[in-house]
Amino acid sequence: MSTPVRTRAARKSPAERSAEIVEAARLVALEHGLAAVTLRAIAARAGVTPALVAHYRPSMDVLVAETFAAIVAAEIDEVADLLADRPGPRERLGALLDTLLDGTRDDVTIVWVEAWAIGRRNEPLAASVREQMDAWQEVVQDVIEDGTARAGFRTEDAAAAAWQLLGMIDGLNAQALVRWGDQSARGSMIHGAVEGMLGLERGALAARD
Amino acid sequence: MSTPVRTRAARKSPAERSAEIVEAARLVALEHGLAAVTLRAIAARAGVTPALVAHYRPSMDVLVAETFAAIVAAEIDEVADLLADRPGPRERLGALLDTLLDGTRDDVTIVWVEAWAIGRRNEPLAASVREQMDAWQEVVQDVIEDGTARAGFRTEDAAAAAWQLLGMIDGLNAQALVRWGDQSARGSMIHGAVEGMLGLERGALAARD
DNA sequence: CGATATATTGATCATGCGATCAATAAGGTG
DNA sequence: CACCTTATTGATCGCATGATCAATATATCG
Repeated sequence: MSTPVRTRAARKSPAERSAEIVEAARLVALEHGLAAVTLRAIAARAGVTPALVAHYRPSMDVLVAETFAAIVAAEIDEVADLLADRPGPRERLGALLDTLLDGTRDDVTIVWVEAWAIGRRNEPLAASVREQMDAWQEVVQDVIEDGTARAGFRTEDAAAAAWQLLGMIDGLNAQALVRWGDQSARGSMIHGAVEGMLGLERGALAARD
Repeated sequence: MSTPVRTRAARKSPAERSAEIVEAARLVALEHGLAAVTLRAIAARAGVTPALVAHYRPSMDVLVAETFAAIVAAEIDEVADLLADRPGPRERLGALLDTLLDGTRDDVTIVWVEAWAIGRRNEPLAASVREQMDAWQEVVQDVIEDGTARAGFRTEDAAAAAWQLLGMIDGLNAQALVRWGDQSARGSMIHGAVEGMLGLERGALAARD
């Protein structure tokens, strides 16, 4: 019962098998973290031998980097879509904060934290991390620039403000990952902080929908 | 030249040798990160065989956890001492932010980030991380409570505010670790953010010494 | 100065990792 | 239906990790 029989995997087209491996890697990363994305774990998940995984993805470092990129890119797209619905910059910024700090994406947060750590010994992953950080920063910077133009945000450096904001969010999420107990308050004071950072009056970012 | 001759280590008292091993672990962690704290790396650093390290510290997980705790506890003491010199809560809080975000402690930041990641698979380390987070939180909360009593800080939950503040700092530092280029702006806007969070007027936390 | 307690070591084990490659078997094609 | 391309596998390598233990060498004490 504990050891499922190993039956030979059905022969599939390279494109299909390759996609299955990518998907298996994604699921392993979300369920057990980026450190668990190993040749053998992916193979087990995909119902295939480690040798086949190695055949399709000759470098594990690269596969880990791609897996990280896929997970984060999907998150960015998802949040960007959500923001598009909001009427103005204040609502978008408020929604961005509330969404990223609502505690429903801890699996992605784990991936981020592990990427920072593992990236120190996996150069392709480090490059992916930089890319995805830039992508996130662009999304946030756009909101802030829109806000300075149309909604009274005050900052002399929208790019720096975007970095600060992302740093705060990442830190709060990473912290909540480890902290037991009252997780509820994860983002309870971030609105005030960001309002202060961008020269907005208190409550300017409160949800209005 | 590349392989230093292995001469037998001089016989020392258990207390002394044990202390040397602890110190070797600390240095390895600061120089190469917590992931590099291995039996063999510590042994090489201490000029001793891996078996001896294992003899004195039967569990590597525990040694890694202790190493993390020692490094962070030293940092907390150091910063707490520095804060004690400041005249009031505003100066203390400003100094806290400036000190922790001045970019001179990246070695410790690496240890933090790796501890978050490795702690997911090393329970003693996870416990150490929680302890040290609590210790940091206590330091920050004390400053904030002092500020609400004497310096016009406004918050209904000093404990939550302390957590938020630490999360922000950790996130900004972790981010700076990975980001290339303009590291200078790491904490450029944190004063405004914290002022907003604590209901202070702009510039309240500026350095005055 | 010799005996003894014990600090230190070398050898070795089990495990998990990425990677390689000849051998095998399955599916599409003629 | 038989062939042949190639997807898949099993076996194995080299390396790194933590851990164990009998053997060895040394400092100290009587």
